[in-house]
Amino acid sequence: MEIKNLLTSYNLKKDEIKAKLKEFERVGQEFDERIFAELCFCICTPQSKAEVCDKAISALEKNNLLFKGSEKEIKPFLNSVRFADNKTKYIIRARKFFGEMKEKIEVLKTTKELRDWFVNNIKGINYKEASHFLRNIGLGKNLAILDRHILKNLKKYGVIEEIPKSLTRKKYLEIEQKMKEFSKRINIPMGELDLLFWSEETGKIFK
DNA sequence: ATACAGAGGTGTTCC
DNA sequence: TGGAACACCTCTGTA
Repeated sequence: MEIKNLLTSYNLKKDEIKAKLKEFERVGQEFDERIFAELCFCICTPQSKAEVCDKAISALEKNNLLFKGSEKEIKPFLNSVRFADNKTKYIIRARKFFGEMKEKIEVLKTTKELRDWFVNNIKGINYKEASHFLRNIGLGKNLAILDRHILKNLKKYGVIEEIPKSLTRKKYLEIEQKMKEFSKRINIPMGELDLLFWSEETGKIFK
C-alpha cells in the first residue's frame, strides 16, 4: 500500500523533521523582531515561492525595515513575491497589532483561539497562514497547514475525497480534523506529517 | 520564441 | 449570513 511508502519515507526523514520542529520552537523564544519576521514571511507566501519569500524577509530584517520601512522602501524587496503591493501594505498594517498579538499569545489558552484572533485581525492571514505562522513559532503542534501540497496528499491517501475549490472556516476545520485522525492512525504527529507531506511534494524540508 | 501552469491564498463584493 | 465570483498581478520551469 501507499501508506507503507509514506512510513518508509517518514523513517528516512524523521530526524531532519524533528530537528526542524525544534528550530521552530526556538524561534518562539526569540526576540520580537524574529517573531514578527515570521509573521511577515507567512503574509508573503500565498501563491509565491516559500524560499523567495524567506530571502526577501531576511533581507528586510537585515536592513532593519520590517518595523520601520515605508511602503516605498519595503516593496522593492518583494519584487519577486506575488501581489507585492498588497503584501507590503499588510506588513505595514500588521505592525500596529504586534503588541496586541504578543499579548494574545500569552493570554489565549488554545492555539485555535489564537488562530481565530489572527484570522480576524491580521490582513493577509487566513486559516492556512495563521496555522503556518503559529507552527513556525512553535505553537502549531495540533494545527494543519492546508495548502495545495497537503491537500493533494490528503486526497492521495484517501483522507479526503476531493480537493475543495475554496476553504471556508467550516471546511478547513473539518479537513483539519480528518488529518488529525489520520495522523493518529499512522502514528505520525501533525506537525511532522505536514513537513513530511510538503517535502514529498517539493523535495525539501523547509518552513 | 511563445504559451502556460504552478508557486505553501486572501480580501472584497455581492446575493 | 455563508459562500460563490472576482481581483490581486510576478517570476520560473517546461513544452
